[in-house]
Amino acid sequence: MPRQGNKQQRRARVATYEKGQARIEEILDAAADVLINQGYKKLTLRQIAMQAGIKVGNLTYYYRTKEALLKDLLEKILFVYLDEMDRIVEASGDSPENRFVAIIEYLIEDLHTQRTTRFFPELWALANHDTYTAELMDNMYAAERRALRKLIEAIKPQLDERQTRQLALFISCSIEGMTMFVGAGKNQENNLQAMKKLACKSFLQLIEQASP
Amino acid sequence: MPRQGNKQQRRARVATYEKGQARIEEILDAAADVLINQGYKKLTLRQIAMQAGIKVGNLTYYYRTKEALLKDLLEKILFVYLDEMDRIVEASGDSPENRFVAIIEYLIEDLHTQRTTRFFPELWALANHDTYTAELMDNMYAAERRALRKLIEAIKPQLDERQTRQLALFISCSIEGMTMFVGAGKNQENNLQAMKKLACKSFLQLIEQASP
Amino acid sequence: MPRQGNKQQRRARVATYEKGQARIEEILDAAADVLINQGYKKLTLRQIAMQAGIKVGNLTYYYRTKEALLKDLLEKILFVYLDEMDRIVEASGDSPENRFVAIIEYLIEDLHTQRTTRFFPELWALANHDTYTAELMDNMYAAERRALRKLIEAIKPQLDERQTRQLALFISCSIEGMTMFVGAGKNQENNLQAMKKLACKSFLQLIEQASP
Amino acid sequence: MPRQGNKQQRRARVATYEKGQARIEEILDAAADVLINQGYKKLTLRQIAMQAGIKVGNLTYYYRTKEALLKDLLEKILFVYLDEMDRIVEASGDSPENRFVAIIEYLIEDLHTQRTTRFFPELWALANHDTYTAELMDNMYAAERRALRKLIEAIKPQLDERQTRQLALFISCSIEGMTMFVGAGKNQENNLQAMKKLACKSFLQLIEQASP
DNA sequence: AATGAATGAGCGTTCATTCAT
DNA sequence: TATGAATGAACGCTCATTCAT
Repeated sequence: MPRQGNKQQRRARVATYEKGQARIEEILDAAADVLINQGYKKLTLRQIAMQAGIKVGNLTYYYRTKEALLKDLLEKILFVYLDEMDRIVEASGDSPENRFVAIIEYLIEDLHTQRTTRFFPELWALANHDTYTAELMDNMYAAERRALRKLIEAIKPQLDERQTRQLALFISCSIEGMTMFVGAGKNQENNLQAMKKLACKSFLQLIEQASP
Repeated sequence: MPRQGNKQQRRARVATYEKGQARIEEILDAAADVLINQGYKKLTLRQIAMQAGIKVGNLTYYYRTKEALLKDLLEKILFVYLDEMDRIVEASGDSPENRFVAIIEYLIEDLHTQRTTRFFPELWALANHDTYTAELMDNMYAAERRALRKLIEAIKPQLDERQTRQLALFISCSIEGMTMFVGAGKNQENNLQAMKKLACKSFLQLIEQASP
Repeated sequence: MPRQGNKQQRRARVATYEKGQARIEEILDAAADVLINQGYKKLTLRQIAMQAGIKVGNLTYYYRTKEALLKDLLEKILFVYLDEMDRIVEASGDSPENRFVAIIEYLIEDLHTQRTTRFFPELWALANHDTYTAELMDNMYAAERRALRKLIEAIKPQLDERQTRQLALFISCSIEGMTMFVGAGKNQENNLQAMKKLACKSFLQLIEQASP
Repeated sequence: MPRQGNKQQRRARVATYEKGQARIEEILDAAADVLINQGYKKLTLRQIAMQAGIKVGNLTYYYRTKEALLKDLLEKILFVYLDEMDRIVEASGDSPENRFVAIIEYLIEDLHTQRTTRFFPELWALANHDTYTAELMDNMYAAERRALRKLIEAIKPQLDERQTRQLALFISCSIEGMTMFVGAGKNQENNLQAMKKLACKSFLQLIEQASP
């Protein structure tokens, strides 16, 4: 997935000038808004155009098909997470344990945002039937696991790669699974902090007691 | 795995004869097929009817609205899991630890079946848009947590209710989160067994080391 | 329009036995009920069958098509009015003026019944596109005018036939026109009595002052 | 006879250009055609679109719902009559009696036009099912009665308001009632002129002999 | 006589997409 | 770039009708 700082190239077929580039960002922001606030079912060109303050005709000038728009939207959203992973793993100056706890807490806090709560279940469902979505999701989760692995390694260098990979996968699964239960508006929402504590404790225990 | 000793009365208002009852099951099976293979976006009356080998008019004879059909479909799907929970929790004659491990292993094995792998992400997405789905899912997961709580209690009776509730929630989240990674056809599928071991070890540790 | 007392033969294709004949009357009564209380739009086979307490399948046993049922319904309803006209005109033992006033008052009172208020506008509209309805309506109104003519003749024997015909037509028009204004539930409903008085006064004046 | 000095703004949300405005008028004309020639039962979006020579999709571009289209259609039709009432009542320079006779003759002549003959029975029937239609019709007839009242007042100033109101209502009823009998193509059509004479004579008599 | 089951046509409506201006 | 206009396909749903039992 090509990334150049924050200036990733969109798929939109046009927009050679600055104004067009800005419009594209407006469109994608509008689409994200609609998806988050009204759900996938209402994510129609009409709604996106209305949210962006333009007409459908103009929207289709930038994106010939809805599919193309959705791809750009998906990339834009996932890019945020990828970026965040990079930043977290590069942050230093503290003990690996503390950094590990920080990342776990960040991830769990994040899945309580409207965006993550509503977006990801849609993406998991989409990934079941759309290989492009599946690929992109895989890439993003691979990046997450890479980040986790680095920290696990720092905490317990004796473990071999297989072990760290499996630990990272297990931790990632555990956290993602919370989305449907303690995500924004979900009925176990009030247990979010308890889950954070249990997660940190459990994951650290698991790492430290792993036999090399 | 049909709920035993339960007449499985569907919501459909008609179908008093055997032929009609059979047709209703065919319709629900067809709907499940479509949902699994094509996603809820394509879960239309026309698709369901086609899959069932009948015409839309006949489908609406059994289910006057799509909503009614979806309700029956959901209940049919979730009852299977509810039923399983009941049976597992009632199984006895072994140590609580062993029963706990058995249930964890069962749940993880199950999410590797095609049906579970594909159904649940669809249902989570659906629950994002439809409150009835959300409610039914909540009920099912509540039953799962009840089952887990009973075993946790048996393993460590000193814990208070709040603690067992939170432990059950954490464990349930962890397991559900695996669906998108080690489910049938997912790209970490080969790590299923490793996840089972890690899960059992980690969860038991967490329970035993919980301070009352 | 064949009439044999009140035992007119229905168009229904079957019903050779008594039970069947009774059922047909039930069906027509049910249809009239639905038409009056729910309007033409909801006059569906489903509704009629439900009102009659039978199933649609059985309804179509008696009436192969909806059109056939509607024809019978139309005849049945119009027959009531025809019958009434006959009776009124045959009533005697009073002065022609009094009998004339009685019939005018009866007609105006009648158009304040739910049935007449709701039924006739439907029929006028139907008669615009359906010649059979148009014919039946013409027959009924011709009978009404015949009745009126006989009374006009009795009141003022000097008038020639052309004059009595025109007077009868004018009077009939005037009365029918009230339906949409002082019919049941219409917004000039409270002026019904005033219209009755004006009508009687005006019509009698017109007859008496007609120059032969 | 379009309402003069009135921009005839339709309810349609779009159509900012001339082409769109023209299309809207075409649509309404098409709808009127269908209503007149086929009745409101066949007044479907598909029929209207076909008559207008466009596709249903385009029709719904101009009118998002059938209800909105019907509202515009009704207003367009009724405005013509409302406008005519205004003009007639404002015409002056003659004796009130002559103006009264003129308006009666105009109204009766008008109901012999194809449009009036076929439209109004449909509208009365529609008003039976649809409150908005009922309201609009009421407004139009109220305007007609206002016009008649002014003339009755001018002819016989001694009458109180209640009396003029009732006279106007009675006259309006009488005229409307002729539609189904002497309207265009109806079987008493040839008595139209006789009805005109009887109506004028009868109504004037009624007004003049009313006791204050 | 009566019913359940099934069909096909049509309904109003939504939507992504195309195109001329 | 941007918009209004137009299209075609599909949606959920209603309904009259047919038919086997």
